[in-house]
Amino acid sequence: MRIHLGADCPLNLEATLCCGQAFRWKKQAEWWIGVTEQGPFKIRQHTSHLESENVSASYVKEYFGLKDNLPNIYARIGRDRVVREAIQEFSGLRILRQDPWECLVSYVCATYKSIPAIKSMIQKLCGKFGDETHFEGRSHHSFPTSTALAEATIAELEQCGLGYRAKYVSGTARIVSKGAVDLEQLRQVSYEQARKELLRFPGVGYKVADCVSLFSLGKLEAFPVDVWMRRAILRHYTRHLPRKLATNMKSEKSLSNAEYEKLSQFGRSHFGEYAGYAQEYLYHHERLHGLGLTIDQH
DNA sequence: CAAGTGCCTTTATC
DNA sequence: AGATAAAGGCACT
Repeated sequence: MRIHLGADCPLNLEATLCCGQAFRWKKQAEWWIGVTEQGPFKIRQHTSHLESENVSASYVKEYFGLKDNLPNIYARIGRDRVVREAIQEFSGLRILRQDPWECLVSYVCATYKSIPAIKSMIQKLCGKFGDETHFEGRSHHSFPTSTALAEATIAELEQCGLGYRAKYVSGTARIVSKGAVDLEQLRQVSYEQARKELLRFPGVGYKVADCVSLFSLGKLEAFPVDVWMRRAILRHYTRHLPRKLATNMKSEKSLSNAEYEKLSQFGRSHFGEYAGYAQEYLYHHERLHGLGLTIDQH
């Protein structure tokens, strides 16, 4: 399957898959191999087109956010020198449209964990509770269903390295498997409404709700603030913040909900309806140039 | 190589 | 409301 990428439709597949929105992609030679709700497939990028196998073109366009008009988005978020520099560095990076259920569980697991550790947890969860499929002679696992995780014991979940997150994943799985919340339906409602619904799940606070809103529900105004974004804001945007908030951020304490909301709202008001894109570019920019310099080696 | 630090935070408890 | 502590364990230095 070939998909043409014109000059008006840039894509950086490597950047999009490699650092931190989705945790299950692996590179083998030039191919990226992944398993989504569509099953296992592989994809690679040539200069001006995508080549994929075992997946439909329409799904690829949807999953990789190819319908997002990046040139327009860049024009809208390119409000200052810092974002414009980040856009230059990671040009073609796109926000994925992941399966909301997988995204929700992944980010519940992700709280207070490093990216390599998150990948390890998710891999174990899939190996233990996902369905086995075969693709090109290799074994793969689907992401576990909500029922599979609802039926798992806390001890089994802990064995996947979830620690105290095991009970949150279990609780969240029970709510979804009961049908009490329809995650797909959240794609149809506003960002505020979706976030409010997500906050009802155990283990989901503002940060996780924003990540799920952005990386799976297509709420492009969501502006998740993690430790890296906090550092990026502190480094480049303190003059846009109230004096008191800026001072508080310099301490190493974690953000209160009120502080989180102020930073996230700053993002939305400064960058507008595509603030989530600005967030992703700034996040990667900060990881690359920040002092903490720990780049993920998958 | 051991020990220390940090991690795409949330919840419980004051 | 707002501050504070506690919560796996893994990956990296």
